[in-house]
Amino acid sequence: MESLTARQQTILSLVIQQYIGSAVPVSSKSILEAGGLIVSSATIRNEMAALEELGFLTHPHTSAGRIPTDKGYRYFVERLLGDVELPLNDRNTIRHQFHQAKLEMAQWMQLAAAVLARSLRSAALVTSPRVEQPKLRHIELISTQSQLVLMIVVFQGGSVRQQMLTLKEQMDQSALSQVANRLNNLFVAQDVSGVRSRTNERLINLNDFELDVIRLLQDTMGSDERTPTNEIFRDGLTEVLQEREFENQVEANALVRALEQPDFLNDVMRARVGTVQVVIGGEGRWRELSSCSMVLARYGHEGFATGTVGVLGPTRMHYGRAISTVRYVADLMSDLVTDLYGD
Amino acid sequence: MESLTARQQTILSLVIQQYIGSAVPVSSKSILEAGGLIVSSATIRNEMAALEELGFLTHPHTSAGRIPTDKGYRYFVERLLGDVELPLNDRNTIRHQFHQAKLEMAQWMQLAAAVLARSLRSAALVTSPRVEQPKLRHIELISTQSQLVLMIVVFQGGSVRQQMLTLKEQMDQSALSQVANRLNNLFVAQDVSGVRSRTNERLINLNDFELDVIRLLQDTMGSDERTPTNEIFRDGLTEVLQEREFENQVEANALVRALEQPDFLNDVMRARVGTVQVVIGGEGRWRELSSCSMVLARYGHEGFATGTVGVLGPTRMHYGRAISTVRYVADLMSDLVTDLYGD
DNA sequence: ATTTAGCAGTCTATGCGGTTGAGTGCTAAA
DNA sequence: TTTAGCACTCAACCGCATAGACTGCTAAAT
Repeated sequence: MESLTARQQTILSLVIQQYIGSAVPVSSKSILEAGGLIVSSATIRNEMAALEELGFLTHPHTSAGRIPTDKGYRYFVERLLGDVELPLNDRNTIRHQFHQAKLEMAQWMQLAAAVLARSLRSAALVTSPRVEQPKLRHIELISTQSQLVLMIVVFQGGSVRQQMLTLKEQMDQSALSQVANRLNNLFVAQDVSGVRSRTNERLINLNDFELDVIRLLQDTMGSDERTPTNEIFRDGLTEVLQEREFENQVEANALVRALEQPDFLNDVMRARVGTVQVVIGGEGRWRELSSCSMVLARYGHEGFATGTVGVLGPTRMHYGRAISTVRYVADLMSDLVTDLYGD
Repeated sequence: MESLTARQQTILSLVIQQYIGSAVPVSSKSILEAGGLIVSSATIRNEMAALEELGFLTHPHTSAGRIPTDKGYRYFVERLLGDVELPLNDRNTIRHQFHQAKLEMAQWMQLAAAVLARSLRSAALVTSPRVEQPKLRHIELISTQSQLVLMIVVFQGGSVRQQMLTLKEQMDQSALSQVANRLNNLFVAQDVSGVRSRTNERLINLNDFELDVIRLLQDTMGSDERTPTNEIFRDGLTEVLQEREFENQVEANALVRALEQPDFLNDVMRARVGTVQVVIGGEGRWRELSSCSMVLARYGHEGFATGTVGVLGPTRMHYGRAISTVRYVADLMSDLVTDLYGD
């Protein structure tokens, strides 16, 4: 990336800060009045023209003020922002909300989304921690109707999946419990490959129904859809829809659609645990999100169980606050994962 | 409600149908051209004036066509619509989607929401079946970190809750399993009152930690929040935001807010299983939803486990299709509840 | 008593021209 | 290199006129 003079950096910074605050194109005069520079508005105009030439600023029309481009925001975030730490005050507020009660993971995630949404007035997304190699904790078979069995699988860490399967011939609950016991003895603390190898070792001892259950168990443990769709928590759509850029119905729809189908998150997500990723203007690749930015972080433990927290707002976002808040919430969530899943 | 002449009913019907289709105030001329009536536009104008006088139609301004009032819609739904059954074609399409795979309840609900949203181009809401008197199926205690224990509670029917609790003194996993076993023996198949009475009977035999677990168990079984917030499934916000009435940002925000905080559903919901409830224009009581209608049904088994399915759209909604589709999906969901929870 | 043709009246939507004002870009001087 | 000054541009706003879509009413026809 090109290097800018100190004065250009100052001006870019001021333009971005003012634009973030007001959503109105920034004029040379308003930069002048912001203080900080002891030059005339004409000089500032010249510098702005240079910054535009370099691609950091743009113009909605000839006689309007300047607006940052995505490139401008990126330069700002990477070079001018520095390492912002969340003020102690905010840290306390957030930690306080998290320490109010012992909850279920799902509720922790909902809370994280709510905290981010309120705190940053953006849309927040939180995905549940996805365990890389889930290990079986407990399996249970429950007879419901004559021919139907509900299989409940508890993984280490407490995530739970349930599936139905159909019986070929009637079995009563005690028979099912026996099967469940047997499978528990065989497979507890195994991951999917462990289940597979142990099944093969003892193939002869297993009857048809048990094999059915094992197959379903393997599907459940191995499927990419370990995290059901609903395990994405959202909040703050209302807040973010208030923003200027979403008065335009087309933009608003793009945003809503992005939040309804957040599959793209997997494509976007590049952050490792402990880092924060900033995606500006859909990074050119997600056209619908061209006027949005995302601040994302991964939480949990790399190679073991990780999830994503993040916020989605207009490119005109308060990046400093957002980055530090998202990082802080991600750290809190990581601690929770440690608590819940062991270390 | 006042009785209308046959011709007035025809005109009201035509106005509503046209308005539902076009979102444009309906003129006497366009009613004429719709055929069905062999009178002049002047006569239709007279009748429309009468219908306005009676409160079934209104006027955005003097020289505009007519728009149905909430009262008009209500009359239409209750008196003119008749009992619409969903065409076999649609029934098959929907059933087909539901029979594609055996899924988890959460995914069934998500699917129901998706089906409703697509089929009716409205926002769909589905709440999970809430069990009236949940009975314990299985309890499990898992040691995670030194002082933290994860309690997993499985209810009959397979719904699962998990909570963390803190140990006062160290316990290893085998000790926890023993406690869990003991509690299972005591409480399996009991509801909350059963747990309470059995606890009192044997109070002397239980140690402090066991009492802590029991207390948490009772909270979990008894709390009104049996259904965590996330157990509400939504879909189709995108679709419904396309509608004319939500071009207005204020209306759109009201809608989004209603969907983000669907607590009001409990106040609104009056339907018994097997019936369909139509709420028009927020029924005067939910001001934010004044330009929305809801079509709601309860599914499951009354007095045992019930949930809600429904759609939210503009008052200008295709009520016939909506009512029959919602009813059909509710019936399918009821069957699923029967399968999952036994009869 | 109803129905209808005809017409005046009403109100929105659209388009046009003029004005205002904020803001730029350029030039020439400091 | 900076700056004062000025011409130029363009969105936003306003007022006005016009077109056209409807209604409501009246008086005649059925």
